[in-house]
Amino acid sequence: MAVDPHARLSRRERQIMEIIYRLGEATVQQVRANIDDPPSYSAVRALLRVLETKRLLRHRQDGPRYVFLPTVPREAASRSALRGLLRNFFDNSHEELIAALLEDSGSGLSDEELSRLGELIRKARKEGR
Amino acid sequence: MAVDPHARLSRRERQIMEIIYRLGEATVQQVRANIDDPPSYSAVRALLRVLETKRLLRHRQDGPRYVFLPTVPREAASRSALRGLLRNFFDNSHEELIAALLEDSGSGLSDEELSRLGELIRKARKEGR
DNA sequence: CCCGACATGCTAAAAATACAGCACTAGGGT
DNA sequence: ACCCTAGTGCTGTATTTTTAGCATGTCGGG
Repeated sequence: MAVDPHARLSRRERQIMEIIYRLGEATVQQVRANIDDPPSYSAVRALLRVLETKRLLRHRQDGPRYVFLPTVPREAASRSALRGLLRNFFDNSHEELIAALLEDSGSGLSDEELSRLGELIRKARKEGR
Repeated sequence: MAVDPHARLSRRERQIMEIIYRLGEATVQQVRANIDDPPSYSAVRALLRVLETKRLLRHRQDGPRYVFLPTVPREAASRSALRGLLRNFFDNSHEELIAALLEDSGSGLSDEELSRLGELIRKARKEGR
């Protein structure tokens, strides 16, 4: 199995990747705006360049500037992050993780959302059997 | 809000913290065994010492050796990690995350587990209203 | 047409990190 | 009692990361 590419990243690199995943895509300025007590513009740019040579980011041109985006799409990356979390904190038990999420959120989930989730579970059970 | 302490960690430090959270607690040797292509024994120990001065780990003595454990209990740390994931990859939507988990697992969850989860959801709805 | 604002590429240096080696101590087995 | 194993603390150094600065290019407004 290939090693999680995220695991190899330095602190700043990781921070930047997280920002970009959060935003979907971002310009240098946007990245910089999302770091508190941010380093200089060129420092950020240097990091982005490194991430690009590592093939974690690519960029497209938008008028005069670059917009950086992940090479690995958000969904795949999230899956991978989820696996990590599961492994490190939940003994690989999906159930425990979901349970934690339901508890933690309590107020966060509307009745409506809960109802949709119930539906999902019914579906999963159906397919499973 | 205090900054996530994990965010400040170097690559190795983070790796080690993950290992220790996964195992619950660990000796130097155990940590080392969980790193592939691991650095020397003393290197690992040095990192552990740093993490201890940063108050992320503490140790207890077990016979002749130290056993390192997190100062922040696993559950609190997992919550915090979960929040991060939610924020970066799921637009803070608990629902989406749970949905992803249900899909991804498909085969992973037994009918029994699904049933327990259904129960949890019913409970959450009850409390919510 | 020229200037200013804002972008990029690159490079060198400062700062932080990661590492291995050495000196020393305690415990167990022969 | 002695040695061998397995632990710890500390320190100096190599490597990696992080950063800023400088040279350069482009676009739009006056």
